[in-house]
This record gives sequence, C-alpha cells and structure tokens, in this order.
Amino acid sequence: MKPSKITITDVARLARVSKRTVSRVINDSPKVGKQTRARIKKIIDDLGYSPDVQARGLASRRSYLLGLIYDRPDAFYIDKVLRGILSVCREAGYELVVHPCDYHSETLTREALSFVARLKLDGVIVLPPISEDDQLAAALEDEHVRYVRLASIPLDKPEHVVISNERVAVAEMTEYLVQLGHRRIGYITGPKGLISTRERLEGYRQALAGQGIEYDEGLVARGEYTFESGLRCSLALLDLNPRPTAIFASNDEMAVGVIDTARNLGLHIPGDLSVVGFDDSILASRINPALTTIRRPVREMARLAASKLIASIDGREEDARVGVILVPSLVERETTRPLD
Amino acid sequence: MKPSKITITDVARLARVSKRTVSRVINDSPKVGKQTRARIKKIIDDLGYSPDVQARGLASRRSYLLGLIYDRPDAFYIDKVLRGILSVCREAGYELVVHPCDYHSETLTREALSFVARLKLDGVIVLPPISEDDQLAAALEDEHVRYVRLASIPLDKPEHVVISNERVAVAEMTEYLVQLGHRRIGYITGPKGLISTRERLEGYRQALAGQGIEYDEGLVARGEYTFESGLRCSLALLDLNPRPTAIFASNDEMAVGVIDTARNLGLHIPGDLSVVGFDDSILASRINPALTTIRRPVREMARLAASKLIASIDGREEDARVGVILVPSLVERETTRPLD
DNA sequence: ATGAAAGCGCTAACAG
DNA sequence: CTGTTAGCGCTTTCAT
Repeated sequence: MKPSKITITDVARLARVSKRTVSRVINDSPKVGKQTRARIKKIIDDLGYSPDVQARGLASRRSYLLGLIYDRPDAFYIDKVLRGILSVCREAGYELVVHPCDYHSETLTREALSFVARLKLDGVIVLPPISEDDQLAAALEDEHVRYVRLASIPLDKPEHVVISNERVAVAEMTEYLVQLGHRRIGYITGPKGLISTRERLEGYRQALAGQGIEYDEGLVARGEYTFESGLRCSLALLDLNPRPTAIFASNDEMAVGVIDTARNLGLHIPGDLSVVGFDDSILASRINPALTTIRRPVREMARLAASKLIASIDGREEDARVGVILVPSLVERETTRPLD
Repeated sequence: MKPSKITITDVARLARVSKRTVSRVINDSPKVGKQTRARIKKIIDDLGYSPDVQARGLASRRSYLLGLIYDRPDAFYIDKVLRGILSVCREAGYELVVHPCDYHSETLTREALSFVARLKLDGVIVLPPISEDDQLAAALEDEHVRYVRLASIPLDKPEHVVISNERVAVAEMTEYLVQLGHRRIGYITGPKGLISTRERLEGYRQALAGQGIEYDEGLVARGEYTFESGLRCSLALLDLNPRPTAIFASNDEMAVGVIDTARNLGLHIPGDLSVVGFDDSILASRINPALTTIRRPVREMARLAASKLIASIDGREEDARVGVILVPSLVERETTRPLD
C-alpha cells in the first residue's frame, strides 16, 4: 500500500491552519486571505491532494453526480448526449450515472425517484420521449430534484428545458421540397401520443398551408419511428394514385424503409421519388443514395442541459434560467431533387 | 420537506437493538439470531429504510459504483454493453458511471486511475480497444482496482477478461465463403496495432490454409475500421486482375464502403461480388442488400464482465475466476452467394 | 449473538 | 478572515 490517502487534515496540518480553512479553499469560499489561500493551494498541489467525494457528499448532502434518464432512443443519440454532458461535467468535477429504463413501465416515476434518492444525485437530465412525461417532472419538482428535460417545445419552466424547435425544422424541409416543385408530399408520422410526433406533423401542415397547398390526410400515414413501419407506410403511400412525388419520413429509420420499398417497387430515387428523413443518424450518410435529412444539435443540447444543472447547483439561478431554443438544420444529400 | 430521512439509528431504536446489529442484517452477516434478523427486516420494510450509499461507502471505503472505460467504439456497441452491465447491476445494487476517453491520449492511464480513485469505484470494465492496453491494466492491478477487460484473446488472468473468439468466427466465415466457391477473397484489415486486427486477419489466414488456398498478400488491404477506408481499400482490391470474387471487410462500416464502391463500379452484389462484414451493427440490416456479417455476443459479454466484478467484490473469487470464451456467430443475409 | 464507542473525510454552525 | 465543535450515516474493532 502507498502512503495512505492524503486527507484534509494533512493539508491543514502542513499549512498550519484549521481544516475549516482548507475546506473554504477547496470550495472557493471568498472568505480566505489571499496569502493563506495561495499557500494552501500550493500545498494541495504538492501533495496531490483531492478531496474525498463521499465524505464531502455525506457532509454536504450532495454527490457530485448527475444522472441521465432515458428510454432507448437510438444509440447514436445517446452517444452524442453523453459526450455533450461529459464535456461540461469534466471541467466542473461531476460524473455521470446512466439510467436507461422503460418508457412504458408503470413504475417509471418511482424508479426514477429511487435512482435519484439512492445516489443523492445533484441533478438529472431526462431525454425524450421520457422527458415528455409531466408526471415524472412533477414528481422530481416535488422532491426538489434539479432536472432538465430535452424537448421540442417549452413544456416546462425555462430552467427545466432545453428546446430544439422541430416544428420549424420540419416546416423548413417541407418548404424546401415544395420549392423543388413537389406538391404531393407524403408524410409518415411517429407514434401516437408523442409530442415530437405532433410537432413534426404540425411543421409539415403549417409549411403546406404557407405554400398554399391543401393538407391532404390521405397523404399522411401513421408510423412508429421504426424501420418496419417505414416499410409499411411507404407501401401504402406509394400505392396511392396519383403517387406522391416525395415522402417525408419523420425519422431516418423510417426513411430507410421508404427507400427500400421504393427500390422494391422499381422506383428510382431521387428520379421517381424524393425522400427525406429526420435525425441525421449514421444511417443517413451511409445509405445509398445518401439521405437528405434534418440534424438536431443534440450534443449542444446536452451540453446546455448539463450547464443549466450545474449553474443551478452552484446557485447561479439566473444562468440556469436562460431560455434556449435551438433549431435543427437541413442536411441536403442525394435523395432529393427538383421535380421536372 | 418530508419526514427527514430514516437512518440506521431509527431502525435500531425501533428494534431495540444496537446499530451494529442492524448493520449486520443489512450486510447479510451470519452472526445474527434468526428472530432478531426477522424482526429487524420487518422494521426495515415497514419504514421503507434503505441505507445511505455515501455513508456506507465512506465507512467501508467503497462506493457501490462500477465504472465503464471506453474510447469510442460504435454507439450501438456501447448501448448493448450498457444494457448488459446494468441488467446485472440492478439486481446487485450497483450503479454505473461512464467514462469515455481518448485512446491516443498520453494521460489515459493517469486519467483512468484518477477516475477510479476519485469515485472509489468498486470495479471497472474496460472495452476494446482500450482493453488491449496492458499498461493500463497493470496500473489498475497495481492500485488493487478490480477490473475486467473485454477482449478477443486471453490477454489477462481469467478473472480479468471476458473473451469472444474473433479468430474462430472469422475463420468460420472465411470457410463459408470458400464453400460458396470463392477462392480469391479480398480482405480488409483494421488499423495496425490492434489485437482485433491481428486476430481477425489470423482467422482469415488459418481458414485459407485449412482449405488449401494459398495466402496472397496482394489480396489484403489495410483499413482503419472506417467507412472511408472501406471505400479506399475496396477500390484498390477491385482494381486487381483477376478481381477477387468476394471481399471480407473486417467490420461493417468498411463493408458498407465496399458495397458503395462496387455499386459505383457497376458491380452487382452479390452477383458479381460477395461482401461480408463483422459486427452486425445496425447498418448491416438496414443497408441494401442486407449484409452478411458476424455477430458478437456483446450484451452477454458485458453481463459476464459485470458478474465477474460483482462476484469478486462479494469475495466469491472462484466465481470471478471462471474463464469464459464466447464465439461470435455468422449472420447470413443477402450479400453472399455461391460462385457459379 | 450483541453492544459501545471510535472513526471514515468532510462541511457547517457559531463563535472570535 | 480564521478556528472550534459537532455531526453526516454507516461500519468496524474490541468487548461482553
């Protein structure tokens, strides 16, 4: 064993001050003499001392841990989120505990609360679609748990959400299709009940309205954000007469399904049919032809969420309260082209 | 605020025993009277008491936290790993802290040690390619940190590895191609220096040898496990004369690159060229034609890794020491077919 | 089989 | 600005 762990006591002894003072230095309390602070800091450095997280936590009822609660959005999404959060955590001295769970579970809220309580998490970030669960949010609020939800609309107070405006992004993409000359644009929705499903569809409707195109319910098919549903819905859509000249799948997985179907029907993309998706997942750039789609600033959102949490923990409530609404951007690739 | 947290003292008081005895019950110590134990357990249940992790940790120098150290293998891999680990953690009362980092960082080892020390992690799981870093492993061993490495060969003591035999899997796939009639099988390796690169290539060589086919270095191109390298290598390989009739890309990303190149060259798959990959990533099933590939039992490996760690923590060293070698399995899809 | 008391390493009143 | 004194909630010698 090596020189058994250095503690605050060692630092205090060497600096000839009380532990309290050292503690103040560690916690950046202002009430320490400049000289003393410098001296203590030096000793801390020399010793390579770093405070014990558990002891600190026990005494201050904190944990220096953030939690990430999510269902099972696609793995790439999670990956980006992790990196976004951690880039902020690292500087601030926090670590991240992950908690994948089941959106449909009856005990979701209870489990989440237990997760938070058990680890005394200093804050949690909740991803869609779980972030849409107001009951969970209310429970967190009740228990005075700091949380931030990633969402597509302002479904909570500014300090509790980071928003990307999916409606606007979808509208923009729809307009882009219209500008390419498309009038009959099929649309494949997400599963019923999700806000993202509603918002994206709304973006589609609004854009059509804005462009003076009548909304035709027959051109809208209900998908599930899965590849299979993309297959199914596109089959139905492409069976229509006259056929839509473009299909807007509200996520990439389904868009890939559309492309598969089109291929099976002998339709050329983008010659006979333009296809667009949403997510800019890895699939979008790997598939052939490469998919025109919408990229959410996921990493940035995650970073902001973590920043808000940490700001709040540090008592900088104003910083935590700044509202942010990001807008996803259009990524033009090979599945779209002007209708001639 | 609610009835401020129930502590071990409350339980002890109500049970009219000392904290020590309650502690024994919590920790399943055998030295407690059957009656007493039952009584205490009941009270714990009634009160909904659950011990404070931090306090326990502080006193027993543990954390009930496991760590996951990885570079940035593909997101789906991570996702599966997380689920595997957590399925075990949940029952056992552990939580998982993630630590993505940079394989090439000079300070990798130091950072990892600091990560472990800072959180007093009870154990860590290391994923490839970082798991191949013997220096890191040695450092962990030195510091008496429990760890398990996911690997493709027995690069450590049984208690420190969970192995999937990639060599055998690649050999099997190669034989499969040979049986389809292929003789000129191009091969795209991974980046230099990785054990997986070496092992997979070795599987290819051995299988060829076993089938009486001479190993032709000209048919082997050095890739980087990236899509772009798949593009580049396949271009070189398909430029050969005579052309290989099949290409074995040692991961799916590169295989997708191969398919793209083939398409660009006007080659039909699998008519003119058979292509296989390794990983069974999401790409494999979404691409068209769907990719024949190799599936690693990732989730199972992760589960085993966590089990080993927990067994070791619980002092069940024999359980931790059982050696496991899993074999990835061949997934036949649409990119292969008999040579006529 | 059970208990008393001493910490684990740190923060938090409350002085001074 | 700095020190003293208590704990935070649990585990662990060492007795009994």
